[in-house]
Amino acid sequence: MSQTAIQPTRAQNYPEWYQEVIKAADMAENSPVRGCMVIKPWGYAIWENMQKVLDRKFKETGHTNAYFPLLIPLSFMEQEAKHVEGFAKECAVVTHHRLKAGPDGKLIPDGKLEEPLIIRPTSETIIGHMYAKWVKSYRDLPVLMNQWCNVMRWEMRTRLFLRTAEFLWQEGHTVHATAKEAQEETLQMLQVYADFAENYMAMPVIKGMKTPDERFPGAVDTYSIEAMMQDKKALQAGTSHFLGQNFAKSSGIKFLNAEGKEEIAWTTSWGVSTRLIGGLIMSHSDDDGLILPPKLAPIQVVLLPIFRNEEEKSQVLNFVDSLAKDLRAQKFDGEAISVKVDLRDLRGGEKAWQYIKQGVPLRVEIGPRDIAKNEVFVGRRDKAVKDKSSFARAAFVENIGNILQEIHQNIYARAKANMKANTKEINSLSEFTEFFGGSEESQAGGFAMAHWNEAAIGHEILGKLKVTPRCLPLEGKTENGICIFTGKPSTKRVIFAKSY
RNA sequence: CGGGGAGUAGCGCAGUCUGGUAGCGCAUCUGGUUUGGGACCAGAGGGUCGCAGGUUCGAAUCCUGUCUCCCCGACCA
Repeated sequence: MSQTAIQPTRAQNYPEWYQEVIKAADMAENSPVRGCMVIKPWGYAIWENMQKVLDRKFKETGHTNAYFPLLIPLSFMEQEAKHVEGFAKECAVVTHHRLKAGPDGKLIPDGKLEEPLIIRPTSETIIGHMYAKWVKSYRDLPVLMNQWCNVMRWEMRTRLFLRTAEFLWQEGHTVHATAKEAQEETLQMLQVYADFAENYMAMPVIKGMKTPDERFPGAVDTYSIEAMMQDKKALQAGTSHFLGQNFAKSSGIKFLNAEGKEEIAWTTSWGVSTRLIGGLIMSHSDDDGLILPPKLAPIQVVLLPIFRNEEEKSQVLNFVDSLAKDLRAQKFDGEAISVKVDLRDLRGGEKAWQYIKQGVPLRVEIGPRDIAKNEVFVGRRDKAVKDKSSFARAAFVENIGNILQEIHQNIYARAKANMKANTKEINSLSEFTEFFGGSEESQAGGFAMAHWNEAAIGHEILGKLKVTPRCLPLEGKTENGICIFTGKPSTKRVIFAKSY
């Protein structure tokens, strides 16, 4: 078949292509509940791999896991004014605790709650409440906790992985004695996210500080990692917030310092979610489906035995079994190689295409011909479907880690090249408008790096073009310039983009 | 929440205008022939037509309500 496995292609209809990739890879699908997805085993296995790596990194940086309730008293949300403003519109509310049969036999809510509960959209308030009890002395600090959980935000428009009403994430919440220490924590975790994105997801990111209008509700500073998808739109892939004393004040997190004086603590919070999977899909995948970075692939190598009769079958299976064993004894990124042997009674082409669509990094076809030469026939997911090559068995086993690493570097380089090619310094408003496709016609454009002054917040051209400031890159150089929107002085360029 | 579109077998759709008791392709299962890039032939199974009311002798089809999904806006840690 000369057609691509995914229809439509990226060029034809990017959003639809995205949905089809997920469907073809059997990662997730919509559920009967509005905006809530079912994450299927292949998608969930990717999430588990992400969790494993991130969890290790959190622990290496001194954090421990805990768990706080799904439901939060409504009054808790009222404590921080900006927080209320930011989340009130998207809260699911629990008002009853019982069901009873109505006259028509249908169940109706009964037992109205004294105080309604909300389903957590994020847990600052309830964690803050507990921290206030736990923190009494400077000796109790810092508090460094994380929780893996689900949260719910009643979004208007949802898309699998990128924006769902319920999503899985981790939220780190820390308390510190000084602003400096809290700021360092905020930046440390941003760096953890950036490392994860680049070294595990093979997704290049830009670390930066959010402009005030894009800050987390209630934060003093919000930092994010921003990635460019293949359609040149930006994806906010992780955030880390310096909350100052805002939440500590509203939750009453206070401590006695070494001099016996009461001080208000400094807090941070940081999170990444299943949105990362959306980012992973849109960073690497092609018109034949998902392409997984080797370090996160649930299966790194699939062995596809080929045989025609019983005699060949036992010969091939013997070879395949011992090859699988040898491969599993090899390590990549400190872990045993994940190998699957597909013995299903299906045609070879059909099997191969399934793994292509699921993004498995390496497919190894093994038939009598290969065995005769003591070779394996290997297809790499980062290369064209038909671009396959033979390896001597021993050389393949020995080099498996290198090959996987090469795939990682290859897809990283591709994504990086895409970002580089579509990032441009912009120095005037007309140039900016043109970059983003002029007036009506929507065009992703890419990352526009332009001088910007806070006074430009809410500028009409941004709304019209559907472009938002993504961040002030931390690594961006300081230079004197003029805000292209207001003509006021600026010292740094902001990245602007259309975003998910 | 506003505008538009759609819900009929696991998936994709026809049938709805003009009411008469449900069909096609793919997938599935069985048998056979096949097998190094998405096989072919023959047969079989599978649907209270999103849900709830109403009109009618009779509703997938007409009317009302409701839920969900998609697109465009608004909104979007």
